[in-house]
Amino acid sequence: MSSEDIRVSSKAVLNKRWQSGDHGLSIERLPAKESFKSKAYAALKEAITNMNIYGSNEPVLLDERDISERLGASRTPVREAVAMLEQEGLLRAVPRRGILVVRRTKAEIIEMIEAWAALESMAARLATLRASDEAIAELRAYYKEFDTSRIERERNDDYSSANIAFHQGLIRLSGSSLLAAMTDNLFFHVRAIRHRTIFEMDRAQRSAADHQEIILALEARDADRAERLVRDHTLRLARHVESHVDLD
Amino acid sequence: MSSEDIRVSSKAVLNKRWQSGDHGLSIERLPAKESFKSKAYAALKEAITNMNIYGSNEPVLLDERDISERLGASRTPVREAVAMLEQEGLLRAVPRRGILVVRRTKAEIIEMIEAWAALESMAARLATLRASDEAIAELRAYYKEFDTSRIERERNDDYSSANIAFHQGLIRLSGSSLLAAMTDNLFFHVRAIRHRTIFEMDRAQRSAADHQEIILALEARDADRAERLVRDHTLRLARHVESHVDLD
DNA sequence: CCTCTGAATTTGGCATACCAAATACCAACA
DNA sequence: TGTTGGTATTTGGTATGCCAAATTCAGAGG
Repeated sequence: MSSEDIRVSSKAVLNKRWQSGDHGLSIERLPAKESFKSKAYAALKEAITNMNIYGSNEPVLLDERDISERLGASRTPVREAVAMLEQEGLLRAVPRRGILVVRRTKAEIIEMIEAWAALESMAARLATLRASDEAIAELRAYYKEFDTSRIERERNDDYSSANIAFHQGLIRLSGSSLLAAMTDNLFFHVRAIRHRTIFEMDRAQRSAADHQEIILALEARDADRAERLVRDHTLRLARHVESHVDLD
Repeated sequence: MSSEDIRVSSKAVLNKRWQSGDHGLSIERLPAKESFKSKAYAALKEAITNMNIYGSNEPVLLDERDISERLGASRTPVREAVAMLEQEGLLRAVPRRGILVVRRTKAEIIEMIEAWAALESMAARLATLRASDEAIAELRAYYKEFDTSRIERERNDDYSSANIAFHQGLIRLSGSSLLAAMTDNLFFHVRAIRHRTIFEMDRAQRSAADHQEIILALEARDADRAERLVRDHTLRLARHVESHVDLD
């Protein structure tokens, strides 16, 4: 089964109908009802999100046939969805045992936060170089609104997600959709722990002054400083998790 | 199809045989001959690796049935493998058209190099804090060997992969397997372009002095400096690609 | 009452079949 | 000759069936 065996199909040369077709008028392929595969993927991912994986210490197992039934689909698309989630690191299909929802070790979580620090600080750097004044102003506005009026009256959960939104907003300023995608993925894993405790820690760690300073650095277009502030903050969170979170 | 529909199977409570079993002695599940799914995955990935995706401008399409035949397996495991590679961003299955090998735009490549810069510079930082003197010495030894004796006599290709190895070695010093995995993945995509030209640029960019400086910073345990050197170097590569590589 | 054995059952992996949608082909007509 | 309409074929998505491995369980033997 060498790679030689796999070649481009004879269809590599496209059909006329697809090659041309530029009349200025661009028509999108219609809705294209999503497949069971993607529905299963979404449903599983949601289920995993809402599940408190770290609630108990028992391994969490899922059953293929069971899921197919609940979804009203056959096993095939479910298995494909599982394969994808496995690739994403959320599941692990262990033969004869079932589909295991992967539990992260504390060390892994810390690595994730460190990677997050790397990506977000780079995003901050790029943002100082690329973001428009307006975009930065928007972030400031958002931060001001949510940091002043909402803090007192809303619950921790809301603050927590608003906090995440701040991070994400900052990352989006970099203009790099890759950085955004990668951090979103990391957030997903980190968030899965203990229903948001991590991000509540983040809140505790990040003073209003921290926010302020970061935005100031952005506005001053001081790349080094913005990068350092973001990195140090997130790395502090990692250290905090290291010493105060109990897992494994 | 709400997420409510998916629950933990009744098997969540494990069998005795699996719950206990901590005798310090850990026995791994034997070889467990790999499935067709993973074989197909490996074969496809290798094929994609060796394929010069950017050689022509024609979309590269693959055919499910064709692949199954060549592999001597049915479509099912192949489709699962494809689903995984799709998740990984290497393929895109477009309905009625075939399996498309994803071509990256120049902008995407640049984003990848920037993300790489973020991760590798963080790795450098962590390495200065955590790597043992011995480990750092090893990197120096490796670098010395390959930079002096091999440069003249070996071909570019070899230098290029040795160069990648240097990066990977540095990243491994951080002790973070996540950083390693993430950068490996980025390397994979970047490497796919034009058969190594990017890394040859990297070579051109990185003078022997660069190597030297980075290792010195590691040895001096100067985190800020190590981080900056690595970051700046890789970002320079990004800028270089931006202005000198022709894609799209 | 515990242990061991092997038969019954369950489970995941794979193959195959089927269907509807989409494409390709072709022939009749302008 | 160029279009057009309709038919044949291909293809991806899904369902289903089969099988071997692994687990469970019950009953025999201690």
